[in-house]
Amino acid sequence: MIKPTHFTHLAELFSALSDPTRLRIISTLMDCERNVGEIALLVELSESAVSHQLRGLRHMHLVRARKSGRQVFYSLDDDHVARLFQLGLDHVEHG
Amino acid sequence: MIKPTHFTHLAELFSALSDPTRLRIISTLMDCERNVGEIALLVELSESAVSHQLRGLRHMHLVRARKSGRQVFYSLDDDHVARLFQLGLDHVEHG
DNA sequence: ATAATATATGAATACTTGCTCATATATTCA
DNA sequence: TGAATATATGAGCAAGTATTCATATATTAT
Repeated sequence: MIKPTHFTHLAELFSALSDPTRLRIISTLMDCERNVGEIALLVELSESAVSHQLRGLRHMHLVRARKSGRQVFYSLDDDHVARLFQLGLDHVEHG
Repeated sequence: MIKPTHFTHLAELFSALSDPTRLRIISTLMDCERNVGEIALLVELSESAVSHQLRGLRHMHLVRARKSGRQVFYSLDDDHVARLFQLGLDHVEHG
């Protein structure tokens, strides 16, 4: 049986993936880690907006931060993220 | 490469899974189909609220409707749904 | 120290979302 | 036909969200 709190946490997890911007951010991290400025360039959004989103993703343990000098490099936190992304993409592509 | 529209569609898919109520609805359909009234009882919500949510889930092809007399039986549309649910649960449980 | 760079954060705002309530449609039964 | 049942839908509202702008913190270089 599924615990009541699990539904909440599961919803929060999927919420973290429920926005095109965040998905684009995640997709920039599929192969390698990147710093905030790089990500902002790639997704064509302000660094502030990206930083706000990264905060949420970090909080949900979808990405991990590594500080190096004055830059912060982000990477996917575990393989569940990439797998969820890919499984969702399968559904979208040949659904 | 991932098409720009795919990010939108993927976000819509995860949005459909981003609410505890909808996840609870989906979990009632894991093993068998159920009609709206049944689902409403199980998730302890009004039939109207459930019907509204089912509309969205149907629209996203996460559930399928089968009409029988004056009842409408819902079931999961394809196995991606259950797999996404389970993969998400894995992340939540031992993340 | 001061300036410059990289990121983070708080407040404000426009937009979205989930519910309730009232009402509409569809099907069965008398 | 008319009443009862099952579901669907539209409007409206309260709560949540994504962005922008201004500002704060942290690190490096001069």
